[in-house]
Amino acid sequence: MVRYHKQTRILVAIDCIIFGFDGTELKLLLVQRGLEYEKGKWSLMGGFIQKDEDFSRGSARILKELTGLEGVYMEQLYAFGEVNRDPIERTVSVAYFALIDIHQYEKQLNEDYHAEWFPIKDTPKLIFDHQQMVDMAKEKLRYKAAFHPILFELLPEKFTLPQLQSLYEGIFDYQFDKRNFSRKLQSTKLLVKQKDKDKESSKKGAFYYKLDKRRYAANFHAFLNLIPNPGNLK
Amino acid sequence: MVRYHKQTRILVAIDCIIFGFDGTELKLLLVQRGLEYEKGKWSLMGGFIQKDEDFSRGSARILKELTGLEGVYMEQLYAFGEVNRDPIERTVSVAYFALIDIHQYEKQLNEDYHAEWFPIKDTPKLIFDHQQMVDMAKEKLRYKAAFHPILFELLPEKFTLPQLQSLYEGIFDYQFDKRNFSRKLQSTKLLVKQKDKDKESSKKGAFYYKLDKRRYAANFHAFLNLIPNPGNLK
DNA sequence: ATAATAAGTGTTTTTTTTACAATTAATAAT
DNA sequence: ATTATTAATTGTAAAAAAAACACTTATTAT
Repeated sequence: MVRYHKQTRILVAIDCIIFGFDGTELKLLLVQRGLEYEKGKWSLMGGFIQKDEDFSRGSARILKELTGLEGVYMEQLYAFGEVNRDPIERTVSVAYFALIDIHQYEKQLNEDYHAEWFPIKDTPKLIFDHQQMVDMAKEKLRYKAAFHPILFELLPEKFTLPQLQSLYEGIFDYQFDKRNFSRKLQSTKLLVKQKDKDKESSKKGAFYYKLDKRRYAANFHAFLNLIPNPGNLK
Repeated sequence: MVRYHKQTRILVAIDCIIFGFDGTELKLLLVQRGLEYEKGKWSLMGGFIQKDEDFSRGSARILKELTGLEGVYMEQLYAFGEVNRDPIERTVSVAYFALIDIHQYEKQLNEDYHAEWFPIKDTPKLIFDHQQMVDMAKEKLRYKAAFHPILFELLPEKFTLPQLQSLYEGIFDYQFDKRNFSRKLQSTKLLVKQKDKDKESSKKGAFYYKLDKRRYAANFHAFLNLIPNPGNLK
């Protein structure tokens, strides 16, 4: 087989940033590093890409191996290429991120795995450049959320308006007006009201909604000024 | 030196997507591939990352080597990791892109290099997955242009409002209303009117403007609905 | 002097966004 | 059974932004 000559071949890693939402708070999933050097320190879920594996397969495999999570839709965040970002050996890392419904994956994420959810505002020190990765992912989540009515595939199947608002408030660390928030979402016509209610969080109960997937697919790129004064975003 | 064991090391390439604007039309810079296999075919400017080189140095070096261009600010687009994207040998490619003022770099891009500008709407067939890269870069350019008042570092030093409008019209392939476009831009207070005019394109001449860099830096993330009905974007 | 060309500019209407508070449904306590 | 409690739900008016629309102006060439 022909190959390119005299070129440097480099380790390529994938790191997964998994945000979770439990209906109230935004959290970050972390594991304790298994490899030598910094072993035991908190870290994103990471591993090396294999010979015949592309990024999406690789990221799915790594997430599965380290947390048990399957079927999580991840999106590419950024490729990190600093020469000394991994002190053991030069490694390029392609970071992937997702936002999932914590409850939906509760069972998969069992005791066998040493993965833990941390409140996004109270995370431990991370190895290498992982904090930088998390910060960038938060920024990207905000950016997307600011202009897209729904956080993509990232929502639970069924959700209430107060939950959705909490999610946005978690992401933006800001309080929104209930009436205006609701009106803007309804105006997208992407929400289908269900007949049942979530009674967990109030006596009255809040109606569930589902995403109208047909409309959403047809309207993937619909922009919406969901938060007031987006110009105030950092 | 310690290394990670039993892991696959892979070639990492950088490919550069350079859009250019000549005051009228949006163009794409291409070169004829120098390496064997598909030699002579049109291609993005690409090369392998070297041992002690990070992405930004690497992309600058590759662009310089193949086109003579220096000092171009590029931004990371996406990492492409399909297993067989390069038929010679597995290669991961990190794509970088930029939008530059064609006239400003005219001298650097001389006959020594076999780089050519193509109208964005009339580009030749490209090797590998380079067309996919270009398409994604166009999409990202649109996304940025839709919400950011000025195309970042991507503008010529001095520009006229009609030129800027042409640029946006090129990017969006859509005609805007002069009055509304002008009013929206002026409302950002980021433009400083100059005393001289560009007399190239009309008898009356159009006043030059410069970007207020102080304000821009302070306001980097300001969002602005610069195009009508952004929801109509694909 | 006049014609030709593209730049520059204002107003009205419509739509969107914002600010703001009372009512309702369900349950728990008395 | 009544009442208290809690959080969900809903409307309106004022302000701001966006969109639609066409004439005037500066300059050069004829």
